[in-house]
Amino acid sequence: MPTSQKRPAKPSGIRAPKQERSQRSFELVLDTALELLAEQGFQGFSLTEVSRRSKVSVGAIYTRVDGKDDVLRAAQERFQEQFSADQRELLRADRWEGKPLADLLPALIEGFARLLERRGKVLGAFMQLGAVDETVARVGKVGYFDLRDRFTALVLARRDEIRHPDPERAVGSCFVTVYATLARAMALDVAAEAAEAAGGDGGLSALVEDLGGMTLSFLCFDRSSGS
Amino acid sequence: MPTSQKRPAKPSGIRAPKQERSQRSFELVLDTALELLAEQGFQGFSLTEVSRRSKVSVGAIYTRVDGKDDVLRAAQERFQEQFSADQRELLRADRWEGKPLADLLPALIEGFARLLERRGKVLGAFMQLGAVDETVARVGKVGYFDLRDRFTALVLARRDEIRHPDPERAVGSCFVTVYATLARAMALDVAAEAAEAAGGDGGLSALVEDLGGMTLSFLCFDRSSGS
Amino acid sequence: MPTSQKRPAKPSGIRAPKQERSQRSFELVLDTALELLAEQGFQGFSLTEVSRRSKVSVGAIYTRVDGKDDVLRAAQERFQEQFSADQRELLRADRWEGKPLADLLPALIEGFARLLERRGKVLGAFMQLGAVDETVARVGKVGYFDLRDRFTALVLARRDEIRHPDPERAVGSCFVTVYATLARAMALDVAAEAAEAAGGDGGLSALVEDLGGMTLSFLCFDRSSGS
Amino acid sequence: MPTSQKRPAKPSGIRAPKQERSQRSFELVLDTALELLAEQGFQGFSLTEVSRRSKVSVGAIYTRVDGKDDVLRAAQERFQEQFSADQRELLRADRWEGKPLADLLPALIEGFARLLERRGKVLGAFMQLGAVDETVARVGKVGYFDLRDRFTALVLARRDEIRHPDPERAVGSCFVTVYATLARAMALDVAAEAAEAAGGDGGLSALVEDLGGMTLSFLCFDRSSGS
DNA sequence: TATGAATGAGTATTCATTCAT
DNA sequence: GATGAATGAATACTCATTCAT
Repeated sequence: MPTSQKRPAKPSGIRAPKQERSQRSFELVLDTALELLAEQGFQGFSLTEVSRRSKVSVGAIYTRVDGKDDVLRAAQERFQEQFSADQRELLRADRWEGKPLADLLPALIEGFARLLERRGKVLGAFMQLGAVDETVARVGKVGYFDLRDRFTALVLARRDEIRHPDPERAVGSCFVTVYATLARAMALDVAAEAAEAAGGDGGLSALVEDLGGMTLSFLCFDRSSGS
Repeated sequence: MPTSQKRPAKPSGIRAPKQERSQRSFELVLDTALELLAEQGFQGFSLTEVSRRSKVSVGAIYTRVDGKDDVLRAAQERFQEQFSADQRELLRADRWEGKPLADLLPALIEGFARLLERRGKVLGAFMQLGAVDETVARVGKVGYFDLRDRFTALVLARRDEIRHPDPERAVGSCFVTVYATLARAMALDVAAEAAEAAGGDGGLSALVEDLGGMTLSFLCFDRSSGS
Repeated sequence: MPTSQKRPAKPSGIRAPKQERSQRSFELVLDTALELLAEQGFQGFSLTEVSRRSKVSVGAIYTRVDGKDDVLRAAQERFQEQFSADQRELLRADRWEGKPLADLLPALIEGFARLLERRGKVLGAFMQLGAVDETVARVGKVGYFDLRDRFTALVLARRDEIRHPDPERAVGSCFVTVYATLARAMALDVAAEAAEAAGGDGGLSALVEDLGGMTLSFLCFDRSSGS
Repeated sequence: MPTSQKRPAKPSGIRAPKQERSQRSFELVLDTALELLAEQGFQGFSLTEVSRRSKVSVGAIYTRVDGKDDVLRAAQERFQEQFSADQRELLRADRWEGKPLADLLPALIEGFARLLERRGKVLGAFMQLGAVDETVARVGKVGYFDLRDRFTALVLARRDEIRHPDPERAVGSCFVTVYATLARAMALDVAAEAAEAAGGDGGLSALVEDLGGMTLSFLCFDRSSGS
């Protein structure tokens, strides 16, 4: 089996901002890059195109960054920042104060769905890129773990409602499951998929609902009786 | 809002083999293509490289196929054949004769995990490609729906063990969840992920186990009492 | 000024026929080549295409001929044969027995026009090829001179009607003029040209008529009086 | 009957130069293209070769132009400009003020001969290209009609010397004839042709002279008497 | 510094020619 | 001999990167 030769990690080729205007225009570049990624994936992604859309010259881009891969990495960092902000907002502890698990979990999942709805395409692109680029993979994981930890903390705060013998692990698995399922649903076009499906899976909202049911029953199922 | 311009579907440009040797060498090309895809995703995929690795000349490739995209489609077809064979083997009804849900479900999930372990990287690549290529998307979906239907049939044969009020939908959701979670875990390198993870999620096998638990409890949870 | 590096003349790469069937199939190849040339010019001309259309394998073509250029040369030879036959038919002395110049000349020109109408496209292609290929140029000229000589002989047989002081040269110039004018008109699409022309040149038939008038007046104009 | 599929007309993909140096280097490209065309016709024409000879990189060429066909079109435009300038200079009305037809016509034909001597090869190449490329055909025709109209105007200014009953048409036919004859003579290598010719046609100068005689007699021949 | 034109290596594709069957 | 699949050099075109202005 051939070894996957990932691009080696690179010590942050993104250079300091120095000038005020410069900083702003570079952010514009990154936003354009993300936009392009969302639209076209990696086909169609080129610095020339980013330059054209952002009205920032290639030369200017190269003063901040060491090359195309670096732009992608920088774009990912920016993406993660925005994504993290969304997540922090969603997972703010005070927002869920006093809600029982049976309310919290479905609401969180619903929230994730909305988050991923907006970011799914780009997220999928970076996931794919992460398969080849060490740095992208790491950054992606950091964001992922951070999200997981916040989610876990929030849910484990209702530990008394959980009957699963190993709550930490169980909640972790719930997160993995929910995240993967929603991310996949968003990266693909679930609407279209649902339309084509002969069987009557009610599309996204049904899936969201069932994810709630699944995780809830997993965490609260009374193993002492049954089975 | 910019519309994603997928490559239009193409009526399978793959030409018949005719000669014996020819057939074999083209299969070699496709296998090489799949290998390359697993290693590099799309960034590194080029006919030149496929030609170099497979020791089949570019020209020879072009006698069977209409271009790069077609090679990808043909490779996907080959991939799906192999993948389908694996699936059919795993989901053969007689293999599970008489097993209760509590045995069947974890075993199936374990089986999926093994299947996806081998094919996850390439599967992920094609999923990404499906975002751009109509034909690839369709073929991928056909395979996916086929798998789902077999899984559903097998599980619904234990309908009496299911307490969920809408068994069809519930089983469907279980499939979506299991598949997405495992596929994601495999496309990423879960082993590596587990290693890096600060928290002690026991990695793949724990996840597989929990997926079993989750789906089982979802299907069999007695909603009449509790909640 | 850069020197035109013509392909050097090659000592007739066309190999002997040997077998009966073989001979016939090679003629088919040449006819197909001419057909293709008439349709597409040199863009679109390829041995692969000739092979496909003629149902004669490339390998078989190569047993008769040394390569693509050779096919073109051979095709030209075949073309010239056919063209010559047409010409001989048109210029048969007995056909014009007793006709005065004033009848002969327009009739010949009209005849040329019809000849070139059928062969103009291919003729033009070979003329262009002759600019690069020595052999093609020579063969083309041989046919051209042959035609000129027949024409000249026929017209000079009415020498008593010619008042030009140097009849040989004058008739020669008439031929050059008529041939060039008609060939050009046919290589281009005169019909289309006439349609677009703002001025009212009546198209081909008017031109043919005027060529008659021009040559007649040139040969018969009484230089002793006027001027 | 197979239709000749011309390349469709394209709205002049040639991009503006903007920079001074840029402009010059692109002109160099076009001149190289014309040179190459004169030498090799289309067989030998490739962007790679143009790039090599002109020392301008392929990429640089592509910043000005949309592809190979476009280079050809641009080259033709440049060619027509130069050719038109020559023509205007030759056909300047004031230059021929007061000259009678018997002086004007031979002088113009002589002038055409010199013009075509320099441009014949390339002109022929574009004529051939026009058979395949709509745009090239159109541009070529525009130049041709322009030339014809100037010639016609100049000659018709001596209308009183013309005895032909339909002077417009007659002059038009003279132009067509002269142009076609000279263009063909130049596209072929008349010098070489004359050398090889067994019969003693005195080559180009004799032809030029006779074209003068032919057109003059056609226009001035007194049809009321004779015939 | 910023610009965007220029470079040229890389990629897809075609087609003359060869050669195993 | 005949076949047509395979070869690989040639060609059009793209795009990351450099560099003169």
